[in-house]
Amino acid sequence: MPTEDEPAAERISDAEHAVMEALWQRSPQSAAEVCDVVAGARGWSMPTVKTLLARLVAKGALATQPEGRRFLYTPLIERSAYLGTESRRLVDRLFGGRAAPLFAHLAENEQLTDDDIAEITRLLRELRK
Amino acid sequence: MPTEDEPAAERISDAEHAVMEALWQRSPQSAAEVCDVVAGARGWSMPTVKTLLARLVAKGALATQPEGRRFLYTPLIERSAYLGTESRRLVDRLFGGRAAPLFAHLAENEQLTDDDIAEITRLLRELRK
DNA sequence: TGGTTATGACTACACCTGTAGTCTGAACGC
DNA sequence: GCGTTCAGACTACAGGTGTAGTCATAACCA
Repeated sequence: MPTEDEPAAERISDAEHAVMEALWQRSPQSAAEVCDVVAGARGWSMPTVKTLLARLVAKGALATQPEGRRFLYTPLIERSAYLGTESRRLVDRLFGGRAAPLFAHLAENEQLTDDDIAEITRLLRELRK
Repeated sequence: MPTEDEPAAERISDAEHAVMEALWQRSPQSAAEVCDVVAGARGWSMPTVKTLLARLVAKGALATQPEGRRFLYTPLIERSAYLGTESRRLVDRLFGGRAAPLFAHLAENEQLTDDDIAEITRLLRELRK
């Protein structure tokens, strides 16, 4: 396959992730808008959010597009890709790279409704086909 | 309930986790023994492992017991508890606290053998009972 | 046209983490 | 008894992260 130069997924930190989440929800957004969303929820000041945005841009996780006097921010990496690398990280670190033990752990320790269970069971059945 | 003063699960870092893993495998062990196990695998020097051990003791994750001139280290927190908090963290951060979406994500994106699937399905069926 | 304001850029700083070096003291061999 | 050695304690230090303050500038309003 041709060397993909996908956004280089440069480790997104916890706080940064909150910002990404806001932009995955809706994008593009200005810094002020993102601020409205996350600053309240996490008790951050505007400068903090600005810093996080700047770092995400530096990491190649966000694209900027000038709009009048300010910037609009858009995610460059997809949420699903992020979920993928993060859950993979967990599986690698904690479960020797195999998803099955994590599955087992979750099944035993997390609250699953009957609906959840039915849904997952269905998913698995499809996989086996 | 009486204020439990359980080991205070003070966030174990990545490198520290490698040390814990060695001690979960077998304990108690001396620093030198732990070193033999992890230093090779991760390319760490003896002082590095010593530091990690000291930090883990400071965090209350390891107990020490003097044995002659040196210490023997024993985990104070259980591996399963650690797996629990870590996977919970992931679920909270990435999947809004619900395990089901993580399940779905794993089912769709991770390699599961037919045996894995059968096993998980069985687990789920038991849960539903 | 000049002051005000909003915005991004730059700077700051403490704490955590990964990684390692040095010091000190106790035990062990001769 | 005395030097050697080994273990733990203390120190170090760069890079990342969380959190925020300040500055420069461009746009807008009066």
